Amino acid sequence: MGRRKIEMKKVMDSSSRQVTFSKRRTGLFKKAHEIATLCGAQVGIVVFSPGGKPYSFGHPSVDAVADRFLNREEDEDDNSDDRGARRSGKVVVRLNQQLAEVMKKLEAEKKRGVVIDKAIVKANTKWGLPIQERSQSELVKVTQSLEKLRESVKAIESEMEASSSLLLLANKPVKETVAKSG
Amino acid sequence: MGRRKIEMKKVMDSSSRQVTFSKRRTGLFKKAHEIATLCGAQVGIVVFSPGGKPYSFGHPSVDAVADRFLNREEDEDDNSDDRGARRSGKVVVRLNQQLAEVMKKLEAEKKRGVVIDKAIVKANTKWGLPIQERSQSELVKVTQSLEKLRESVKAIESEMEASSSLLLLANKPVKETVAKSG
DNA sequence: AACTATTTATAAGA
DNA sequence: TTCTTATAAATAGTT
Repeated sequence: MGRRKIEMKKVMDSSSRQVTFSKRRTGLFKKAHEIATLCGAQVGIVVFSPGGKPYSFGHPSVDAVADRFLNREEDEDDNSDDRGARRSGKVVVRLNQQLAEVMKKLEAEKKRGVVIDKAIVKANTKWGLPIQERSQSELVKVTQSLEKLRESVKAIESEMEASSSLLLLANKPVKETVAKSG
Repeated sequence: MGRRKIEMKKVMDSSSRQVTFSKRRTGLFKKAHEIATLCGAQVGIVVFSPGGKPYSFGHPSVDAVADRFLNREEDEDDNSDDRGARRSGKVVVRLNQQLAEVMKKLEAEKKRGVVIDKAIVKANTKWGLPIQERSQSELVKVTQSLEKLRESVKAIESEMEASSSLLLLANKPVKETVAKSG
């Protein structure tokens, strides 16, 4: 759309390619802002310039939109224009489930440890055996570490849920809040 | 751009809002395809219609672009047009590090378990004590579970690195591969 | 979905 | 980069 029609192929001159990129990026983001405003749509755009610099536009934010997209149900009614292999967005949830299983097993192990402890104490009391090990201490450390790990996962998970929640509100008439800097 | 100029505010009639959305989404994706083709730029777009349906455009794919964006260094030279709070994309990497720590502790615990086992065997041999527990078995289960968990994390991590790698190649003259369905 | 009158976006040029 | 302007494109309202 300009002085003359151009071929739709890569602009060879690196300098004018950069100019074209700047102009069109501005236009693309303007269009994105318009569809968001006009239709109350949520939009997330990420563009890497030919030089590798990232630019983004988001309404309400790139992450909010990305999270909603990545965490959506696989069979959800979507109309993706791309067929790139899709990594599941449920990563954190899945990790959390696996972690829960591990902790369950560790709990069982800990209980069993108590039994051993008692047996050891009993042995020590009766025969003064050379078993000074406290089987609990190290296990407790492992358990605590796992609990920390789990907390991390939980925190990330709830963070993701929070941003997803924000998005669900958008279907209600919500004030326009285009997150955009000058 | 049409029969008359329109106000830049939410279209109130739900029906025409849907029409506007469809038209403009087509236009937005076309623009995205053009900047990708013309400038060799990588673009990822996700849009949720007023009805909540997800639409996406990606070059080379939404996930590739999203991964590159989310996993970029925090202090990287970016020109984000949005200021939404940004969740770190290094989630999986961090989880993996924490998991490594846990496994290290568990390894130590396992070794100590061997010592206990020996002591128990010794005790059994000498005095025939009522300690039949094999302290290793359950620990081994826990360790194996953790190893599985770690494999999952590793797999996800390498998957993410793979898509990031793909993107880094883009700075070299790469064949146009617009991931786009009809 | 199509059709146009108009408004916008933008390729060149400065 | 930023501004100007001639044109190509996008699209609002209509059929």
